[in-house]
Amino acid sequence: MSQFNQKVYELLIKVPAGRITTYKVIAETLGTKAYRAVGNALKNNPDAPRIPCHRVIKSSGNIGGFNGETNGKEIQQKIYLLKKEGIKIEEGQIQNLPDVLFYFS
DNA sequence: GCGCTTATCGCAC
DNA sequence: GTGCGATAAGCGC
Repeated sequence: MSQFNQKVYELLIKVPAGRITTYKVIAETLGTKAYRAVGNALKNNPDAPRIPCHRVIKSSGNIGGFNGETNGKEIQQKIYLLKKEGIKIEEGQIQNLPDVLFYFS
């Protein structure tokens, strides 16, 4: 666990409700291009309820590989909640990505 | 639009 | 030291 992972968690925690972010944004915010490392940080996930991995998506606007592989129902429930927040998701694909995408300005 | 290649970080072997 | 993994961007087709 290095500062990289630590940063990823902190950034994720900063993400407000009803908002999501992408691996690209996180990596860029950290000043690196190790997008995959971000995914690793999330899969490590030392604070599951604190680290909303389901809020982290790919730059393409579609959910990552954790969707359906973790618990299916659980992740879908979270997605449903996000949809209620205003995020439009369909089959793991973000419809209004630019509207809900959160950048760590 | 799809597939292959390169870059990059952390972790396991 | 090498390879793999929740990816991304570039290049060719």
